[in-house]
Amino acid sequence: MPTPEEQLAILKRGAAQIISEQDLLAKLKLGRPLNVKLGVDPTAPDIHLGFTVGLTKLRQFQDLGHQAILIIGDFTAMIGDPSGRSKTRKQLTHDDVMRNATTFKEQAFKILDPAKTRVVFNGEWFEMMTFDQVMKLNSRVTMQQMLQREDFKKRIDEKEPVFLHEIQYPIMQGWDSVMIKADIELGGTDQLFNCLVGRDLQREEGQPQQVVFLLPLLEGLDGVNKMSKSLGNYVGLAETPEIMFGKLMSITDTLMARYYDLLLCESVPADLHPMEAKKQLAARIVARYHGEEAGKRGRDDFESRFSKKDLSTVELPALPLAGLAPDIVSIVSAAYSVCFQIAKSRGDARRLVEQGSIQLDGEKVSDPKATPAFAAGQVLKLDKTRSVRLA
RNA sequence: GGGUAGAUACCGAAGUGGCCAAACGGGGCGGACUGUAAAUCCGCUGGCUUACGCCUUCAUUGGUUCGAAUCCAAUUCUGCCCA
Repeated sequence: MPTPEEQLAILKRGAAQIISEQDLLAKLKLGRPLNVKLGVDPTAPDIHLGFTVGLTKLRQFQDLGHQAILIIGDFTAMIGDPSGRSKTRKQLTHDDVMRNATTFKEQAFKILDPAKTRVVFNGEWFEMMTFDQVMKLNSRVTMQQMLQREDFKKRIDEKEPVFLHEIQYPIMQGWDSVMIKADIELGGTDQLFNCLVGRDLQREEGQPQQVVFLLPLLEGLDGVNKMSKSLGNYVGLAETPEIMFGKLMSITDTLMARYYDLLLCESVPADLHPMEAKKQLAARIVARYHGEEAGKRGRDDFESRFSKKDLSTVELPALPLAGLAPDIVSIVSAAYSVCFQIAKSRGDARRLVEQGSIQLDGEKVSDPKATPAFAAGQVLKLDKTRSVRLA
């Protein structure tokens, strides 16, 4: 096992903020496995790479011999973390949450070592709490402390409501730390406040205070905003190897360095051409969620599609020609809706044709009036990333 | 409750009777160039149409007018000021 100093050096990589580094080192010097907490709220059934940054760090702790504790916030998810929110979250039912929790666990164990992970649901303790216990807990935090939060302050300034249940959230998250005697809590930078409440409550309970270990929020594919479903700049863990690979290849070199840091905990290999480095990154991430084989497949698919521009061997969605008008605009528009569930107006489709995006078996078709002799087996290229095979 | 300013397409924002499907910027999309990278350049960005053009759209409803995003009235919502 590496020395505490060595461990610190390994762990520090990619961290946004550690409160505090000295405390962390001191804890590492205790020479026992530390309780490392990561709380996740199963609010959505599908998760993306942004969510895996914390898990990756947790895995690192695990590999160094520490105890990973994954808290599934079945109770807290129903409230909804107000962090960084300009609006109240919609409340979920316990059933919704438990359904999501199953997927979460499944995905989490693609990164964590299941044998060395303790999974707990915070409903375990919150469900049992009586009202006077809740009041007691509440009496330890002041309104003023809660209102210091930037997101609440902003909402009050902007005359957006802040509901009382929302200010319970940090208290609950903090209480989780007490219940599991956390030595370290991992979280995104937006979790700072919540994690600090955990320290306060631990002190009140006479426990040693946890180290707060914050990770940056992963930028999305656009390289600017944080990865989020609503911005459409995400890579979903459930996406196919080909899509995942392709999405990862579209990032900039700067962003690639970030992804190496945060998703692989490594530096970009300096001796490789940036494109090769990116292909390796993509293949490894795909492999993590879909297996080694899929990583290779993603790469092969990508290379024949884009490097060799050879679509003949690539698997493509099929577009049945039967019943379609024989002009190119109709076919293109149908291809989008049938094969990709994308609504393209005829105007849009015509624009693509006129602007030279459409290719039939490698030949550009730029006349919207064209009625080529379509035949089954031909490849119709729609845009940079989408093609279909006629059937 | 009183006053006042406003509500325009994905977002920001011009337009204040016809030349408005609506400037400009951002975003998005396509092309060229590439490493499906970045940067750069060009083009597109309500619907239908080969096109002339037609249709729907500037908060909602009704009105004035040959003609309304633009004028009037009512309604809804929002900002600011006063109480």
